[in-house]
Amino acid sequence: MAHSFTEENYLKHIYKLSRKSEKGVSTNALAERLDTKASSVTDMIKKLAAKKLVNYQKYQGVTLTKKGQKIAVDIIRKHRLWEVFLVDHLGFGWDEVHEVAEELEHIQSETLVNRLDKFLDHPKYDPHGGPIPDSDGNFPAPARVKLDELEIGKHSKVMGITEHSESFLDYMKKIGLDLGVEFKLTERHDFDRSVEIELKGKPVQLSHEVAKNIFVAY
Amino acid sequence: MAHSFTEENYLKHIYKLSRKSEKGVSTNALAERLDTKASSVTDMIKKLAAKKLVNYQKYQGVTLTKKGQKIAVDIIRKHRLWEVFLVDHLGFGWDEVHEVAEELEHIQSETLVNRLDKFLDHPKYDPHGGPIPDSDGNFPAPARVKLDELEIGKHSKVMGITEHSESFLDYMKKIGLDLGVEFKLTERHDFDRSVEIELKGKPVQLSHEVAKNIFVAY
DNA sequence: ATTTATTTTTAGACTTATCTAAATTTTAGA
DNA sequence: TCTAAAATTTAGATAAGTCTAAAAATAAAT
Repeated sequence: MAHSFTEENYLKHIYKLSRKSEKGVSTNALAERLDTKASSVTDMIKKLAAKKLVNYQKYQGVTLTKKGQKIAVDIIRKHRLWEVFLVDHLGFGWDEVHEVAEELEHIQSETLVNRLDKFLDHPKYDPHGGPIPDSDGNFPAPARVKLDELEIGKHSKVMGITEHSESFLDYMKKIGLDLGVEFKLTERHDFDRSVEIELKGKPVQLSHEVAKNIFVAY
Repeated sequence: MAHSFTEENYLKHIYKLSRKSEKGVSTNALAERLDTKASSVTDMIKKLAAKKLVNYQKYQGVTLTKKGQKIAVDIIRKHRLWEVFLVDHLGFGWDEVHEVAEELEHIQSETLVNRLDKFLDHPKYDPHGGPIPDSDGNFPAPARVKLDELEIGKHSKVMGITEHSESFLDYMKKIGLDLGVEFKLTERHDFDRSVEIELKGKPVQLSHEVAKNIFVAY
């Protein structure tokens, strides 16, 4: 009934990658994400397929089955609830909780998750703005939009990011784009889709690459 | 620098067993405690010895080195802090937290433990009455005594147990010896060292085997 | 003190998850 | 379409932790 730490990680990342690409997740994409080799991925995928957690046909990539999806969403739920706990109750910064949550998300106890959820007062978003699914696996509708889709002139607020690399978090911190920070979208340049925002009175230039990874209140 | 889940469990149980026996811990005792085979224990002990975490000579049992002891105490600290969290903040019963804490104790983050400790307001005892070491590994002096050592006629209070098996916990629950319950020691029978206590007005017989596993306030 | 029983260790094998290198399939290019 | 490049899979090997069965050492018992 219980799955290994490794299996759970594969399922979680297959889930996240299939959100982005619509198609089956490729072996190489998974290998890169999991920082492992393509051959290892093939092996594990076969194992997961044997357990009916993924759909798999040679050379065609993988998708999650209902069962696999349930597990993946459950892991994400746990990850995000723990992040809320770490930030709201233990005083961690929103940019320093990811690693610890990567460990906590694998703790096996449905009772624990549900009591944690209750203790936290059923939060809908994690400290990065990521939506937290309920115990049935349903995500809350996000009242948010990506910064590159916001209308010119709008006042808004940073609600989350979709890129969690160290370097991106550092960059965000450096330019002062902390979670919850308010700003105004002043300009959009069509030629490179970069945008300009007014942050604490000062103009800041953001490339489209950056803007599309930032969720803002709508 | 980090040690595996399995290594940590071995170290923890070597620590606990050596508290009881004074001598080096035997291979068989460890095997029984860890629910594994003696041959597996020998293998792992060699591995731990190679890492200088235990002192080991063939056929002579194991003891922890300073390094090994530090790790073991750290695990115990984490285990007990998490138990306090589960009981005091998530509403778990003191008899249903052990298993989950067995998982949580292996989460790797010094920052996390110390912030948890602070959040819990630096508790000295866990919900079973077990003393919680501080971050330097020092245990608080327990103001407690085993029930089989208490004087006749004394009023006291259940503060903890040293046996955590399912069956023992069930037995405790059944006879109403919950944590914090008050009672009076009425008699001790020298022939079998059993004791009689007065619990909520009723007399209850306890074998020495049971009495010696119960910590009471002194 | 010598045999018997118990404990502990060794030897060899198995499982999980990984790797490298080679083989195969798919995709893309000319 | 045929070939080259890229992606994927297979084959064989490795490391961690475990097991069974057999050998060796210690402890117990007559």
